[in-house]
Amino acid sequence: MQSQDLQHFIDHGHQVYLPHVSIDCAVFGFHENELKILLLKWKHLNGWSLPGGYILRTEHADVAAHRLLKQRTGLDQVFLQQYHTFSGPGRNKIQDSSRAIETNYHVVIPEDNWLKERVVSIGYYALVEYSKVTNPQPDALTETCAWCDIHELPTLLFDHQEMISEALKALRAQLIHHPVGLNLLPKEFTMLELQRLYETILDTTLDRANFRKKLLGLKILKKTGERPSGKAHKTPHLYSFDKRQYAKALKNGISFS
Amino acid sequence: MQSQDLQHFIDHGHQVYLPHVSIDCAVFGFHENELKILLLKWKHLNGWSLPGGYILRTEHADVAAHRLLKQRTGLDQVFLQQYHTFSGPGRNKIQDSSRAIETNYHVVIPEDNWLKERVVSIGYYALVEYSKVTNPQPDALTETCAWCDIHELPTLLFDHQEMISEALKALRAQLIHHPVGLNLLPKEFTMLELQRLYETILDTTLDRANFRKKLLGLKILKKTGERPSGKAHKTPHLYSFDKRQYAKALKNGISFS
DNA sequence: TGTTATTAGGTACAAAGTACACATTAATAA
DNA sequence: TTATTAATGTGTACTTTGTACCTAATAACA
Repeated sequence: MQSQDLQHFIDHGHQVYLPHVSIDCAVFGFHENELKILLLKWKHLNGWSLPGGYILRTEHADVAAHRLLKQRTGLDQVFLQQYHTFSGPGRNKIQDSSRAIETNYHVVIPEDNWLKERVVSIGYYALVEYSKVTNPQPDALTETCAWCDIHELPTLLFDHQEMISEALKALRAQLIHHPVGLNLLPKEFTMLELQRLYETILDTTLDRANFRKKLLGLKILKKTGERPSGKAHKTPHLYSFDKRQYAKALKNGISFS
Repeated sequence: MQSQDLQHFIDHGHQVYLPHVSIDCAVFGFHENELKILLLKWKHLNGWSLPGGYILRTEHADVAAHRLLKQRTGLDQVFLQQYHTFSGPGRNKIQDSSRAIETNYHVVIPEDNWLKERVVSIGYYALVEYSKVTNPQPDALTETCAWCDIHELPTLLFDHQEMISEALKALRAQLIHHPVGLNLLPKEFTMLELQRLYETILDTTLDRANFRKKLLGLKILKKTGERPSGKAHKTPHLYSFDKRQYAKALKNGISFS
């Protein structure tokens, strides 16, 4: 962001964006049998945060979330779910982020500026295919946008630790009624990869044979015919989601364990 | 509300309340085997709405919801759950309600007033004991506050029809992990009353014998010893929730059906 | 070519869910 | 007082689902 753009954002942003309301997104990916989350490292603040931003005055929050995600990941059609709105009066994002702006851009934000007022933040979580997000982009106030292992989170700013915990809870609850593999895995995958995804999200271990039976019983998977080579001793089958059956099953209601 | 108070609210409300954010509550009760919801009939607007209001600038949204509920129902310790935030840019509550204020109180609200701007609304649902809400109170803009049968809803203003649908969905989902009888029924109740509650919320019929077994299997009910008289042929036992066991079971996770 | 690691599939048992029958009991009627 | 009735309380047989673990098949590897 140019310095003059920033000044305009500070002075007139409240005319374009809805003040007092923001969005934060927990973007999940799955890589090497681990659940990852997309985080931003702030300039001049010692910590990381979830990607987020403001809602345009004429914009639905869902649309804003998609727009923000596109800016970070480049992706368009992302599985996105609102899960909770964080409304603590002590949310100090504003103070801290204002301070970061001032430090970075050598501007002073007036005390009565819209950026210094309290915000309520609508929390979304997103599920994306890890391999499609090769070069996540930081925003004006952050220097790095990167995947972090969910078990090795860095210091988090604001109330974003709680946001991630709640997003994980929501994801786990969702998993029961919604097979999330479609959104987190590449088009083709082995049964074991799908099982590892479930195990990672649910933070447990599952019986291989029974997992297989249950998932195939849902009738939402189909064999691709192809089999990967070079790794396992017996080459596993590759599966993909049968989108028709998947949509049909979702309507009738799916239940996993 | 006095006319001068109102003028103050219009002119200075934005200093006390957080603009652009509101709260709406779907308050559920259970009476005569029917699920009821608390609605407000507006003055000079042809329709009803959910109870709602604004958040104080220093107040958590959950606290605001409790405060607003107390004003309507008189109740203090209400089971309250945030379920969704409604953020459509076309939400016309503000325009309509401003018009209602102007019509009722013969004041004019300036175009740039905070009350005429878009709001994002945090949706809560509440579960209350019907018999404890004997005299629900309308607010300044409404003439009646009353229980309405969930199957016989009147014309609803704004996007409150959608809000109710979503609240019902959330309540149904909640019922699986959270026996809501504690919040919706009086202290003592028969097994059949509890069953009717479940049937009403889930909109289905359940086998009497199996429902009984399942609920008793949860170990969260206890017989009171007393039995009501005068109605049934064989007098049913009265049950109440064993709050200790209830809390314990909640921790370990409850699953219904 | 046999060994081994891994996947594919099967089976036997346990637990939970479902349908329905029967026993019990208090109000009601004869 | 006694039989009837309508509701509640309880049991049982059956079905479905879940769980543990075993065997067969197969591709990589020594």
